[in-house]
Amino acid sequence: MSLHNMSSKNNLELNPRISVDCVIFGFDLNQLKVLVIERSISDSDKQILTLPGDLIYEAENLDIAADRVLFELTGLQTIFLEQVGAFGDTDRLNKEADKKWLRAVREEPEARVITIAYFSLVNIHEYAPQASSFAKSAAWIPLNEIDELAFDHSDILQTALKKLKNKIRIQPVGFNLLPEKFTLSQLQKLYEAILGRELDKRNFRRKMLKLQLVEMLEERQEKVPHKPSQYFKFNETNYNKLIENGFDNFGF
Amino acid sequence: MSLHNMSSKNNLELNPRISVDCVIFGFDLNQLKVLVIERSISDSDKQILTLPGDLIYEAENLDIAADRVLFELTGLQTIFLEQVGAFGDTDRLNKEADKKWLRAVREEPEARVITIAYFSLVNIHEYAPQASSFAKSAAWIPLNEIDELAFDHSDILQTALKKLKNKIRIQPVGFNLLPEKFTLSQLQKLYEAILGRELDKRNFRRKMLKLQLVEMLEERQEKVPHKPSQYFKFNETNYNKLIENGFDNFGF
DNA sequence: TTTACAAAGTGTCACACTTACACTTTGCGA
DNA sequence: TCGCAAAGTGTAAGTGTGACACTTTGTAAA
Repeated sequence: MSLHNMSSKNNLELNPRISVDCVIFGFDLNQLKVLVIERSISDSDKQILTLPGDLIYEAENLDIAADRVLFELTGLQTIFLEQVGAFGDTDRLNKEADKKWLRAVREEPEARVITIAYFSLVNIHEYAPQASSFAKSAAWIPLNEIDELAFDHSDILQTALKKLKNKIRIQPVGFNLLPEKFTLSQLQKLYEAILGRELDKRNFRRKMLKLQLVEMLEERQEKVPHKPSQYFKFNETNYNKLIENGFDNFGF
Repeated sequence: MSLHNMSSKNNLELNPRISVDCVIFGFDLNQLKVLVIERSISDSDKQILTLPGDLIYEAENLDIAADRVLFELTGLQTIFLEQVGAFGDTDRLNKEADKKWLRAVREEPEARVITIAYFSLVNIHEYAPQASSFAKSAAWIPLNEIDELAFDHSDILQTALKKLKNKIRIQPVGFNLLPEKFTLSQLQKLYEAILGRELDKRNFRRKMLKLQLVEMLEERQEKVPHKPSQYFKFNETNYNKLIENGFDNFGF
């Protein structure tokens, strides 16, 4: 917390031309969700959904700015955060509804702003809504229910999703999206949600166990109206090793 | 050509805070090279090597700006060009030698500039040096001979290289780096240069042929003091198909 | 207490791809 | 014609993938 306050207090000057936007993925054990902000210009207008983001400070590194946005919104820190890329088309803020909103909140509403997008994976149950200005109106929306976002944010979301899909084929994913103990079915559902297709249960288990990515715990589910499943946790050592090396041999 | 002139003529105002930098890879049938600019402040100072780059114009999209830099430098157009990401650390222009150079050429030498990096793959033999201001001092330097670049350009280069290494495992690469007809040994050398390790000749051939990425031509080498090799060309249809779909099954 | 339910958990076989490995062929030039 | 230097070629073992169906187990309802 202090880290974030400091980095903004040290130089209060905003850079009106550069922003960061964050695609924050969460998983509620059933579906993949994205944290979006609902912004209304006035009561009569319909709401605009945007990705959380902010202008950066003049003295602030890009990564730190993204950290700050994530923290102000979720209370989460030192979380996985990876750059998606820069989005800077000259017409990216030119939709009429978007301009209206910008005129209401920005000092230089007509300025060309280039945004650096980041994506992050958070455990939806550790998410603690913050009292920051935009956090009030934050909402987790299932990925497939998001049909329109302001500005070029749909484009950013799609690009981030593509990146996540690629990532999951090369590196383990899940540490940040699942609770500490979870069942293999839950892990499988996460993979299915990200990849957008069903996987074979037996093959999935075989692969996860062979990689030694997960470890079986003593504990098992209780009070479920069917055979209770074992809980697993990630094997942190192997997980990090696989993050380093990736787990595909890639044909060469 | 006209495209590029137009996009800059339409709005001559520079954005002094945003630049693009390009990592331009070329392959001379033996090693991977990068096109760098040699900039000297004065005769007495030692040269600084930088990646080619420029401030963007206020009315110019990022991709177009990168195209422009590439074109002004190499005369090449509609070439593979992919964003690497944004680099914007606050201290990225703070090395003393770099500041000296910036004071000599920039209107706002102290400004914080965020750069968007791109990388591109060009056929080194189609490269036609241009008469543009910085093209005079451009040079192809073998990747492993580059030890220091100005600003954060070493960082950018390493990131671009990592991206290229990942790319080559998922998509075919070479169309832009090799002449129209080439031998399989040359293609293999390219892969080895990018991956930074040796590959088995038989396995490499088998894979390339099975993917139907290349087609054998009638023609073969002449006047080489050893068994002449067949020439091959890329099968454009399959090449593009593989660009679309990638060629790894990734375990799921 | 028995039964129905719902999800967990488990094994095998065919196939494809990867890896490791060494000798023969060919054309040129000395 | 002999030597050289790089091209070109096949196989066998091992490993991962993909497809596929039945049994187990605890709870809850009858």
